[in-house]
Amino acid sequence: MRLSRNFTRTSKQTPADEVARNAQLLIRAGYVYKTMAGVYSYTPLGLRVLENIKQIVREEMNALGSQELIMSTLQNREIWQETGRWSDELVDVWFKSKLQDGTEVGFGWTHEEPIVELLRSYLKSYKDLPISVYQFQNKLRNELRAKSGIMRGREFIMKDMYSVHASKEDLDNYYEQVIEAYKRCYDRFGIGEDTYVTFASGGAFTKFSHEFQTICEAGEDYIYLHRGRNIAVNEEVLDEAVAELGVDKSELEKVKTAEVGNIFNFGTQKSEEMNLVFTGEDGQQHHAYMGSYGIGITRVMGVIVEKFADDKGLVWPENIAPAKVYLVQIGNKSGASADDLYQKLQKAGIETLYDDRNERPGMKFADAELMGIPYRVTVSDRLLDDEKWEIVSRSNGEQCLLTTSQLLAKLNNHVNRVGERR
RNA sequence: CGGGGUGUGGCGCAGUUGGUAGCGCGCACCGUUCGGGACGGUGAGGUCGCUGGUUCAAAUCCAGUCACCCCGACCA
Repeated sequence: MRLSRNFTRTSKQTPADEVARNAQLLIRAGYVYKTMAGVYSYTPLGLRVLENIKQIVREEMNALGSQELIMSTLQNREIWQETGRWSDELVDVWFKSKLQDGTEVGFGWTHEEPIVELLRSYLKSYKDLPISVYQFQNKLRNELRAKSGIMRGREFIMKDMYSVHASKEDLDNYYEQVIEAYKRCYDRFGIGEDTYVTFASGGAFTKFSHEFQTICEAGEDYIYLHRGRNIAVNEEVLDEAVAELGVDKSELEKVKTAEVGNIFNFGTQKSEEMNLVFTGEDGQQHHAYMGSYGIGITRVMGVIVEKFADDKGLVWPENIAPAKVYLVQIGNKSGASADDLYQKLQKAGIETLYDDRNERPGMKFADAELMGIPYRVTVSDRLLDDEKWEIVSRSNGEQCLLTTSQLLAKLNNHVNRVGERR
């Protein structure tokens, strides 16, 4: 994309109504626009990041044999009454409204009940199982207080997946596969090193649910880590988990984290509440086993900002950056060379933000850094003689001069790595 | 929801004991600049969150209301 055509703009000034670093930087760099407290819109730049995160998740969920669908935001009251969770006392984040004829509807804060309702209309036989479906959906939650920028809003994007199985063994097995798939997601996001599978509350069928917690100062959780045994426990279930796992509390290290995923093994609890049954080999009706698996897409984006940003601005890991290259053109003679390089980068499939604006170098460099694009490539008059362009890494500052073909080769390597499975 | 704070051009802010609004950034145009957010000149842009009240006169005082932020509580 040519930046001269980009309608968002960067700002030197930090928005006064944001304290969260992720929101400050994303707004300054033009990735998000604040609609109201806890509600953000994503501009083309921000959307690219979201789509990159989603694509990684999509690939990993598809590899698990899960099928993508998308459910409605408006939800039916009756379905929720089956489990008692229409109640505002039980669920305090409901947004509700009424149709013109007075019918009450809810706005989806999760889709557990609706998905069971959907699946039970199709599920008949053990031969239909297992089933796994997922979606990327905007969740609406009427939080009393929004905070932490895009990390905890009233409207956010979540990947939620649901699996249904004929037996406990099959569910347990799948559950383990999901854990591995989630780890691959976080690896590919660039936060795998600091993300831990954590025992947490919220278990229904099982004693604990599992959270994926990423070490992050801006997080809201504390977990206790046993690095040697690779065990992590959320503070909220510390005592129970320590007892269960036979760990010595004194060996645990307390770390501040942000939750980036949460998975639940429901067993047959959900299907009993909502009568999700199938005919088994024995000809009898059986309750299905269910699991549910979430990744907060927008929160992951926020966590990545918090973890990698520096005093100059955003720093995106290559896999999720809105572009691989920020191409800076400087001087009044090198325009044609920069145009040419831009064309070649595009032909090579290397996403590039081309700063073709008539601005001074300092501003272009500052914007390249603020926007956090992994590689800044500079084409300037002083480089014309040798036809070698400067490439600088945003994350570590390494720089060198390369010819066009060397540049394409180097960047292509990186591009190829993106889709690679670990 | 309890406590605290803030609303003034697009953004960040100032505005004294009430007298009819200003600065920086940004924006437009001209000129000089051009490898780290340039400089000079000219110009556009605000019913001071909203409603009501006090007053000859309200950004300023009073009441109500809305929005935003922070701390706490809450958080499948």
